[in-house]
Amino acid sequence: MKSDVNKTTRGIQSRNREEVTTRILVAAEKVFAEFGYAGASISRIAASAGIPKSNVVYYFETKEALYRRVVGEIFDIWRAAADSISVDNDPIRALGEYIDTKLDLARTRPYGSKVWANEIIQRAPIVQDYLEDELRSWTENRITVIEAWVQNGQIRPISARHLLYAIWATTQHYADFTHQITTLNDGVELSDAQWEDTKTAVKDLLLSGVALPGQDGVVTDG
Amino acid sequence: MKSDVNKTTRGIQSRNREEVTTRILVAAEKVFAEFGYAGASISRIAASAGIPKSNVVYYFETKEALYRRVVGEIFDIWRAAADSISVDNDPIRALGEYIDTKLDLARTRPYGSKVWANEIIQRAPIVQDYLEDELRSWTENRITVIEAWVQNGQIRPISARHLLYAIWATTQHYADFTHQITTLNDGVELSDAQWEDTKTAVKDLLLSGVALPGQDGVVTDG
DNA sequence: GGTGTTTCTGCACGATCGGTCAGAAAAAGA
DNA sequence: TCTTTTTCTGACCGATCGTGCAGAAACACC
Repeated sequence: MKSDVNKTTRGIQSRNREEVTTRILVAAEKVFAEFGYAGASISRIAASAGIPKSNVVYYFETKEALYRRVVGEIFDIWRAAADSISVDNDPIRALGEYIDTKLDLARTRPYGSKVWANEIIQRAPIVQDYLEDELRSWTENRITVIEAWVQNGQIRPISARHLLYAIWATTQHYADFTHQITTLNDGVELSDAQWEDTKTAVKDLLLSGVALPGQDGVVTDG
Repeated sequence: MKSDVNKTTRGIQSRNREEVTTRILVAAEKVFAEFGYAGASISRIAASAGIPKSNVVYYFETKEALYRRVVGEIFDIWRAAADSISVDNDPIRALGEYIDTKLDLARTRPYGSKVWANEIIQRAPIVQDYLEDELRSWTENRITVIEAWVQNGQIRPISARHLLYAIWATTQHYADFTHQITTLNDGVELSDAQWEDTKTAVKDLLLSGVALPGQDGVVTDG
């Protein structure tokens, strides 16, 4: 109502607001990941964002509200990553794309994955409603698709649910356990080539058991 | 020196000491898993163990020392679980046993797995020396074994390192993400039968791509 | 200019934290 | 029984936590 009286000035004001909130969200994702919910103090998030503590509270009224925003973002991103899992798509290609996308996210958004892992490990004290309202139905839909592929004889009769869990576990492992993987890589972060090797290896390992005997193209890129 | 003057009374005293320390360690493993390192207060651990806070500090001088003991335990248990990975053993059988054992541990010691996950997610601020001193050489040894199997033509030429990571990721997923899995199981914990199904499905998914074409017995029990 | 709104910040609060310490209680040794 | 050692506990300290709040600063609109 009042907000469209003057679009120009409002636009500038909104851009500032959005800019600051984005800075806070980026800082919060990192700090929540590195210190856990309890260990992530508002003052540490504020310091990471380069603003006073009170300003963080001004934009996100409570620590919990800020945390929910952070968790909600990674949840939405992960959901979109599974768009390829659809009955009309070729199973091996679709699952390969899903693994590729998840591994790209493991590299580009590792903090989000870590925040999610922490939240689930602690039994989702804050986002349990996400799990029950959205994750549950979303998961069942994907399982239905995979089971349809099995029914159509397009893939081997594997357990759709455990395949999904295995993909989640393996792809997120490269985000959540980055530090362990780096340590086992002589303390050096994975190179571009090593990330490509990872994609190939994960698809090979997980999809060889899914593809029909004699079927090729498991690890080829689309 | 002085401690073996009287073995009988010393024995009784030691048994009490061991009893209390065990109670503390059990409580600490659970509380560290459920609240993270920062969120796990000494008083909460003490309450869970049913003793005063001061008594926890008496046996484990600092919170960090107690935490190191907890992490060290799960680390040792996991190491022993991989004894089957030896050049002289049949690869598929050995890897299957490893997966079975890891999944049994996921069910019986889920808190230890969660504490480890939390520590790695937060970049091992306290047990980094474990990673560099013990995990690194241990891992390289296991990779050498798997690569020998490949050289001997006993399994397909997969990436030993990524296979190991996939096994870790998948088996530990059933411990660390128990709450998510339970929620997706209509809020009910996995039954005995469902855990058996899990073992079969995980071995099928991960080892089908490892076994030579036409090789059977991937999911059969030893 | 003046006025109202939004943005920002320093300060203060009750609560909880990890850890110290003196001393009680219990057990062991003589 | 008396002494010494070990085990246990409540009270306390300085630091940090999340959050409330009054007011300053910046901005938008007339």
